[in-house]
Amino acid sequence: MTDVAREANVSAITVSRALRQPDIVSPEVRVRVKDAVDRLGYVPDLAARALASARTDIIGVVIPSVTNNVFADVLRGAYSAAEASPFRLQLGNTRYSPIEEERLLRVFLSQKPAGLLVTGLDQAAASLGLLKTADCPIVQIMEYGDSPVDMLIGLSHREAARTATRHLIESGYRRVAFLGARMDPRTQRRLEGFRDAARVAGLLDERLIVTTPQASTVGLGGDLLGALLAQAPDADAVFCNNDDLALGALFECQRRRISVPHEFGICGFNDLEPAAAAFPSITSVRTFREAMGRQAVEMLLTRISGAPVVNAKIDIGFELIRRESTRRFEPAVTQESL
Amino acid sequence: MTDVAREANVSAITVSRALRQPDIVSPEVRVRVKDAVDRLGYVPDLAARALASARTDIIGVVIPSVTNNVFADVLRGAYSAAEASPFRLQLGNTRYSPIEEERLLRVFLSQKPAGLLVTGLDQAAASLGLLKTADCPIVQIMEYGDSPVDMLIGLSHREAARTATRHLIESGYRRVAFLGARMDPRTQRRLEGFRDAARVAGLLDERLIVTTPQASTVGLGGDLLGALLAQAPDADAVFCNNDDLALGALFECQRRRISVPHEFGICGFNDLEPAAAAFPSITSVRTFREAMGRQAVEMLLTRISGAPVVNAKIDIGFELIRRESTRRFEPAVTQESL
DNA sequence: TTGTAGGCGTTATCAG
DNA sequence: CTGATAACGCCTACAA
Repeated sequence: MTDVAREANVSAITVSRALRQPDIVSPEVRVRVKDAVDRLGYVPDLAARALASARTDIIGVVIPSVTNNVFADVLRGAYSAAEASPFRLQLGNTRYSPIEEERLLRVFLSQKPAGLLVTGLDQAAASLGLLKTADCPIVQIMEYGDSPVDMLIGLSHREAARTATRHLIESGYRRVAFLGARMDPRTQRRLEGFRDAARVAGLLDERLIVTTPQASTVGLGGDLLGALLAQAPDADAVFCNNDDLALGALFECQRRRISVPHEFGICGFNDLEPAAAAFPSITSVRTFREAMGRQAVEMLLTRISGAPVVNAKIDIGFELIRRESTRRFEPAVTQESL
Repeated sequence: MTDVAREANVSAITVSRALRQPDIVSPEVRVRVKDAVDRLGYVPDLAARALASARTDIIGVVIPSVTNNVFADVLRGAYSAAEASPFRLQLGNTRYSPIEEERLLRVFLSQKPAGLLVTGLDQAAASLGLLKTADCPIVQIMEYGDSPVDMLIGLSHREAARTATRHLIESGYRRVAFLGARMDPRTQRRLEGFRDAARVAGLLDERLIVTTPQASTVGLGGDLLGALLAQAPDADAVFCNNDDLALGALFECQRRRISVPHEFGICGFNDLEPAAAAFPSITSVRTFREAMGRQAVEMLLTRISGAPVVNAKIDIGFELIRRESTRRFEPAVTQESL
């Protein structure tokens, strides 16, 4: 930077200012500095900047999985919001482990991040403590609930699951089952929502609930459907904890010559792209993942800039997308009509 | 750190050493320092460390997409290799834009990264220049080719596509088509491989090639199949540039009552999880994405540690996974037999 | 609008 | 094995 300053005939601090806040230096100097920077190929040292200013341009992002499409979408939104800013995202992958989450938070915090984006509301006590003492804005995403550490944007998975289950029941299915994998906090809440709706309709039967701690895959959806039909052969619909399971359940139905939706209804969760493209297309609960990621980062940026965030607790909602896989009575284009 | 030093009755530099290279301080001092660190809740300042040591613990990762499952797998491998080390990954998403790639490289380079992991061999001249002058180890991933900037791990997409296409031809299909989306460099090479194999068999017909610059989705696979059948109704098989397109093509066949594999063969690429779970299961070319990510980071770590990398140019290969969707003549369990 | 002085927390260097 | 000293490159605070 000293070299640039010499080349541009100004002091180092002026170079610094010309780079960070071009408005406050004279246009003439601004140009001279810019030229010198280009000529010398100067690149600012971010470590020095961070040390001197006691802050960084890093926003830490803590998610449980990088391969899960749901979080990939969240990331896309987060990156798109961050790209327009001078802030960079740093990813941490907890692989659904509270211990790993705590370790990651420590790593992030030791960098004095400008902000933090963390997944869910169910941090372990130690992690919660770290978050509460962190002196940067924090957004929790994915879930909507009562006591966020700081800011919050998400949805009620319980309510969403209630809506989906109710839809299956209203579509005429009577032995409505639940398939769940991983059983992370959000899955647990969806199971609660399922139970709520089934109980209200007088259709709750614990034998219709099949879960596993394994990670969701399409193949697993088929396996779980198999397990369900083994223990409850009269099941006539499933609410799947996510679209991967739903797709797997659909394939398994095809394999077993079970007609969807006439003999068997299938509802997924998240409304990933393949749900709409499948045959028959799969009913699902749409969640706004990219928007969540984007808005979460925007909330952070607003707070970082010093402005207050008007709505720091956002219920982003969900939307039931009705498709062929739950049209029990309508003459939909399905296996049946092949 | 000064506080820790006082608490432990040693000098600051000893604390520094006790933390970074515990072996070179006396066991007694090591314990005293550790206690003091715990007692005071000391957390090292990474910015200061980076400034003083002129290096960082950051490995920059440049990929074209975060939502593409292929790169999600690469990331998983990269993270798993990095987690065992003191190095952290920093992600950059080019969204398939060379300009964005160059910008990202500049950002990374200004942090003096410990290493760089970049996707592909087709960087723009400006980016290539940046990479060549970077003073850190670099691994290019995904493709195998001749002149890597530094290290390389990948596969020949052209050869993989040749193998897949040949498989379709050998399975008895005669009007074998190609569906491609995005048309990034790797897709282009797969198209070349397709042309190679079709030409050798005397079956090349440009009307059997349907491509689009749009990003791949399952739904798009159905659209492309529709476009193909409109312009070449006698097509009897497709090699799809990836499994999303293949899945979409399969659904579209079901929708149109085209029997897979008897009337129509489908082969995908990458062997993502749903390919195996689909009904009929989809033949695909397996690529070793997680291994690529993991090994790439391991190569970087080796070089960072100062050791030489014995094999700095790795062809990780591929594997054709034959499944039901290309069993033209065998009595497979398919729509047909429903 | 620009410049001066000083220090951010750590590590390299060299000495003991 | 341990310690004193001097940077690392930039920014904050204050002054002109």
